[in-house]
Amino acid sequence: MNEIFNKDLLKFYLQEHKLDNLFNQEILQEMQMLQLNKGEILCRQGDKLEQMYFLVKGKLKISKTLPNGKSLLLRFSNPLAIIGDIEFTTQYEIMINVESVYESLLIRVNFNTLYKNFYNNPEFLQFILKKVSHNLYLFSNFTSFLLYPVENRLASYLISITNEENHYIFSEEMKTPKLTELADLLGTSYRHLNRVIKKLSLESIIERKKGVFYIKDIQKLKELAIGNIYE
Amino acid sequence: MNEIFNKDLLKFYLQEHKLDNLFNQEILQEMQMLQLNKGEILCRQGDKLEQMYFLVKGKLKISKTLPNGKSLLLRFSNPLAIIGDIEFTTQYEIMINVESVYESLLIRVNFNTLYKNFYNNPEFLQFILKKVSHNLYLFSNFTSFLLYPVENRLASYLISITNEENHYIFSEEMKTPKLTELADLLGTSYRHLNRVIKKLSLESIIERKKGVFYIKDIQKLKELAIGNIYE
DNA sequence: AATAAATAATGACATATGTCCTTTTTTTAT
DNA sequence: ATAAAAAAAGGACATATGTCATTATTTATT
Repeated sequence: MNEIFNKDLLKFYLQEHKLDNLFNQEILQEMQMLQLNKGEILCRQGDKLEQMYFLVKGKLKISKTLPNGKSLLLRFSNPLAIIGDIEFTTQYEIMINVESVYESLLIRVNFNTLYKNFYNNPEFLQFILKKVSHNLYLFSNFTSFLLYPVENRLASYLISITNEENHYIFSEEMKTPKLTELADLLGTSYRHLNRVIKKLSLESIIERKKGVFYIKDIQKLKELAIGNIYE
Repeated sequence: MNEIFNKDLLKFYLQEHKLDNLFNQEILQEMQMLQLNKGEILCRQGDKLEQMYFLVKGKLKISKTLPNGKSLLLRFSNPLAIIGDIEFTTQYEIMINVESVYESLLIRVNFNTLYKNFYNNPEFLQFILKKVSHNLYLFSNFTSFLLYPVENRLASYLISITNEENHYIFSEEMKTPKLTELADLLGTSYRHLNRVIKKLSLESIIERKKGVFYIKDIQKLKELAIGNIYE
C-alpha cells in the first residue's frame, strides 16, 4: 500500500466523484491518496479501523470469512465506494475483508478528523447514510439470492455481467477472475460450479470454449435467473 | 391497524425510548400512535412507503419474499426498531414484509414531515445512521449464517435464545412460534428441521417432550454453533 | 515435436435438504 | 371412554452440493 504524494491528483479524484462539494479545503490537507496493487489487502475482518477510505479508481473485492475458515465473496465494489462507513458510525470491528482486484486508488481520512469536522454536518451525514442504506439494500437481495440453487445464481450472474448490445459473447469477465473465484462469489465449490456449467452447456444454453463463454440462449438463461439480478 | 388517540401515551413511549430528545414539540402533533394486532401486516415488499414507523412495544417479524413465492424470515425486531429508515433515505420500494408477532405499538410519522424538519438535523441523521448501520451489521452475520447446514444454524439459534442462568429448560420460545416458523427462520423446511431435531435428540444433546425442549448438553451445542451466534 | 509440469475437468461417493405421502400422536366431540 | 378430526412426526425417494481422487487438457521446457 503506497501513499501517493500528489495533491493535484487527489483533488482531481475528489472532483470527479463530486466529493469536493462535501469536503472543505482544510480537510484536504488531512487526506492521503493510496495505491493498492493487485491482490493487496486493505483490511481484514476483525481489524479495528481508524480511517475511512474512498475508492476513487479500480475495483475492490469484498468478502467475509466464515468461522469454518471459508470465505464468501459478497460483492465487487466500484468507485465511489466507501470502506469504513459502518465502522465510523458504530465503532464495531470491521466485518469484511477488502482486497484490491487490480490496481486501485483510494483516498484515506482519519475517523477523528471526520468526527471533529463532519459529524455534525448534515450533507456529510446524508451522504454516508445513502451509501450505507444502499449497501443494506444490496445485502438484502444478496441474502435471498443465496437460497437458490447454484444453477439459478449462475444464470443471474451471467445475465448481470452480459451487456445488452453484444450479449452472445464475452470472455473477459469469465477468464480473468477464474472460475474458482466465481464459485466463491456464488457460495459454492469449483467442482459444483463446473457441474452446473456442464449442465447448461448440454442444454445448449451456454457454450464454453477455452475460457471464453458464449450465451446461446439468453431467453432460457433469463428464465433460470427468475427475475433475480446480481448487482 | 388502529390509531390510538392518546398523546400522553405517545409522549410516554417517546420518553421511554429517549426519542423526546430527538424530536421537538411541534412534530409530536404530526405523530400518530398505532396498534397492530397479532398477525397484522404493517407493510409488504414492493410497497411505496410514505411514513416512518418506530416500534415502541411488541415484536415484529421481518421477512423477505423470494421470487419463487417462498418467504425467508430475516429476523425479529424489538423496540426500538425503525421501519422505513432505508426507504426514507433512498426512496427505494420497501424490500421486506413486516408483520406483528403479537400486539405491537408503533409511532408513525410522515416522510415529508421528517424531510421538512429533520433532514438537516445532525442528531436525527446520526440516530438513523446508527440504526441502519447496525442493521447492516446484523445482515452481514445473517448472510454467512445461511451457508451452514441446518444443524449448525439450529444450534446457534438455540444457544442465542437460551438464557445463561437456567439453560437447561425453555419452552416458551419453542412452543409459541411453532416449529414451522422456526424452520422458516432458519431457511429450511419443517420436515428437515424435524429431522435435525431428532438427530440432536438421539445424540442426547437436546430432548423434546411435548413442545418443551431441554438442553442436555450445552457444551456440544456450543461446538455445533461454531462460534456463530444468532442475533 | 516430445515430454514434463501445471491447470482444468470429471468420476465416484457421501451428505444435506426438499417434496410428498403415510403413520403416529394429540385433541376434540360425542 | 371411544371415535373422529386435527396436528405432529416420520418414511421414501429425488435433487443439490461437497470432498477427494483421477483423468484429461493445456502450457512450458528441452
